[in-house]
Amino acid sequence: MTTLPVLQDACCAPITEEALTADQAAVLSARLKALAEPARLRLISLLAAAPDGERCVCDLTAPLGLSQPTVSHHLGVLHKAGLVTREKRGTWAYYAVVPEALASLAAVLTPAARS
Amino acid sequence: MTTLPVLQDACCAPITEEALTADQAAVLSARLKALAEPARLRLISLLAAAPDGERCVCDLTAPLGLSQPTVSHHLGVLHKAGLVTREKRGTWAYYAVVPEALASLAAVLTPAARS
DNA sequence: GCACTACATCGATGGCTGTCAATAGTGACA
DNA sequence: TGTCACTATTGACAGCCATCGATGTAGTGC
Repeated sequence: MTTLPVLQDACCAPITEEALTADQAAVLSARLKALAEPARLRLISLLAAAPDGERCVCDLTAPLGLSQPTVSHHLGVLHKAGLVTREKRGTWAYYAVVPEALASLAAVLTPAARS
Repeated sequence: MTTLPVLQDACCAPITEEALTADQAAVLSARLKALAEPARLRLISLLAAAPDGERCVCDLTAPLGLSQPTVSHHLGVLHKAGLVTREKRGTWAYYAVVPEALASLAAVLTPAARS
């Protein structure tokens, strides 16, 4: 299983610029789906709010009130979408957000500057 | 059935600012889910790319290759999420994007300005 | 080696959702 | 009034997915 089924860089011009092709829509949709879950949104915000910008899985299960397998699953989805990075240090796995990935998504959603 | 189950304005600070509550995450998730579908992304871009910024349902089924009920369903989802407006003129229903809604989503995703 | 901890994976399950055919509602027009 | 065109709703079905318990894997320390 590869770790980057979804490309990191922008897939297309801002969504309001010109009509999306089916392929572009599929790529964008895959990234947004990775984000469009309450648990994953909270995970992202928890990671970003951490002092060092990273956290291990064991620190994330309690605030979410979800089981460890479920949290691990959500982090895997975010990782495959390129929204977070994973670094194993000893027994722990530390996750951190990829700000550029979020910025890229935001850029696609930003409407073209109109009066 | 109300037309605005999802509020129009921003639900929270940028996602990377501070940890989301469960409620905030649910609201944000609902809006992102409305967007995270290839068909709906293409609908949004088709609407935005229209000369007048609006289009009737009959003009949208062909480019998407979906049946009329399905397109109507997707437009309904976007409408309930506050991402598009609907205006019935005679027999036709004209849909248009709400730029502010997209901008609000983009703002939440935009990482806090960091060096 | 053995026990313990942290994390990932597997299998199952219940709920959600995208899709269509069929149907209903509504405005236009003769 | 009757007919036609456009749109929304309903019902049904298939596929996806969030969740959990159980299990596997790997690192740590005794």
